[in-house]
Amino acid sequence: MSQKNGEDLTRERILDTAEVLFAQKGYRAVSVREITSAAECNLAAVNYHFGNKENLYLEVFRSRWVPRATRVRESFRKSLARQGSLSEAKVVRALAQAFVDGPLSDDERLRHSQLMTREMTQPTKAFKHVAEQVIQPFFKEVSDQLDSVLSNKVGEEQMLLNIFSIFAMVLYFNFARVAVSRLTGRKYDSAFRALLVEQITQFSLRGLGVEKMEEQG
Amino acid sequence: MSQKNGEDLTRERILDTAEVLFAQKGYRAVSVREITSAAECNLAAVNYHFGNKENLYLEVFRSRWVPRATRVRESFRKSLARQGSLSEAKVVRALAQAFVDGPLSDDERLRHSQLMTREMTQPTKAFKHVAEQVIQPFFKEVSDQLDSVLSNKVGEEQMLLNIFSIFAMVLYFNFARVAVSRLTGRKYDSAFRALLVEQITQFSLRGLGVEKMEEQG
DNA sequence: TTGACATTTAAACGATCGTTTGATACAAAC
DNA sequence: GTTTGTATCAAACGATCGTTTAAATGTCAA
Repeated sequence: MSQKNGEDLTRERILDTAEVLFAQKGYRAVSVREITSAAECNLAAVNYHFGNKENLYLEVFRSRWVPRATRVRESFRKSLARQGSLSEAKVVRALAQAFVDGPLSDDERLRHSQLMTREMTQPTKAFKHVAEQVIQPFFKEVSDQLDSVLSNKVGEEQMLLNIFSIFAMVLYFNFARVAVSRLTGRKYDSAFRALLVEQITQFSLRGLGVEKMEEQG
Repeated sequence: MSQKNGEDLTRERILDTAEVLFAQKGYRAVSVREITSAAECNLAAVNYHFGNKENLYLEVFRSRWVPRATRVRESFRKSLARQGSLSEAKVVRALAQAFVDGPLSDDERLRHSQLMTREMTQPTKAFKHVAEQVIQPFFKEVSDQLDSVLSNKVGEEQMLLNIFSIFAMVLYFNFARVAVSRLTGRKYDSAFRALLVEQITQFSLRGLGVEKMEEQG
């Protein structure tokens, strides 16, 4: 039997520790021995459960990264659903909040954007999966939401570039924590995260050409 | 003698090829054998000229990355000096242009932002040097330039967050080429780069709260 | 209790890693 | 011509890498 009480503990422990280590150090810098040692299991467990190291990496994206991205996306959706009538400000703030101050813990958020940044700078086999299953649909959703509330309509390409611009900030303020903390002299506590959400929201709203601001949601 | 005709060819070849490979694959994913093989020299040359692999990596930043960052910075400066009277639009466009369409070749630009992104996500010993010698002074310069022309004054922290926001786009549109190309369906040719400069400039100017736009410089 | 199957284990495999060695080639200094 | 010091070379070092093996252990059905 693959699992009796509904969970394969060793397999799950390997996935958890592997994700942390891959996010921190990158694929090549993490050895199978380091993973199995941290996961407190035998060296051969990785090859037994996942075939090889590369498959483990891909499985981390399938069973950890993608579900987490889905949580962020649903946080964004519910944030919008909570509002009665939508506006540019509400959509943008919901977006910034979902990524910078959303459902993820601080560690999760860091891991998440580290893995994503890694795949963006040097895509592996995981990228195609992530792009098609997560990024592209999400961008489409944000694009549609913004398009439905935006006062000054823009073309499809312009809309995409605008979303890129917003997304660039969201990603940057997550993965470049070290640099941001160093240069601002501020820790990444909840107060600073709230400030970053405000920064992304206001900067993006003006960037989108929204004239009148609304009060914070 | 360390060099007779004014240049140590092997040493320079190693630095060039090492930078390309480190940028493409990351530190751990590149072996000393791969470097020396591509640089067409003996395996022991790395240890002879740089002591060890880590020192070679640091020397790449000192003798390749930092000078290139300086070229970008001076491109920004000269672009400003070329203008008679400065304005928000001119400063922001000069900034975007220097990084996205500036003095670097396409390959150089990619390498440059790949190495930088790598150091930002997982800083090595090179980061301290880069932060103090390059990033911090440059941010200070941009901050001062913007402050001197900005119509609506803001506090120091707000200014820093704004520069982060602009810089996030600049960095993103460079390192996330693959994703951007894939989702927009456009190649990174000079026409698209010009469009990106325009996007960063306009989005940032509105983001900074500059009301009146000026025509392109 | 027995047989079948899933999982874990210790040990080893060959390959590759960064680094070191000692010999050799070559130039300028004496 | 001899010495001195730089640079390159093939070869090897021990360590670590991902992966495989075969035996041992655990678990449930028959």
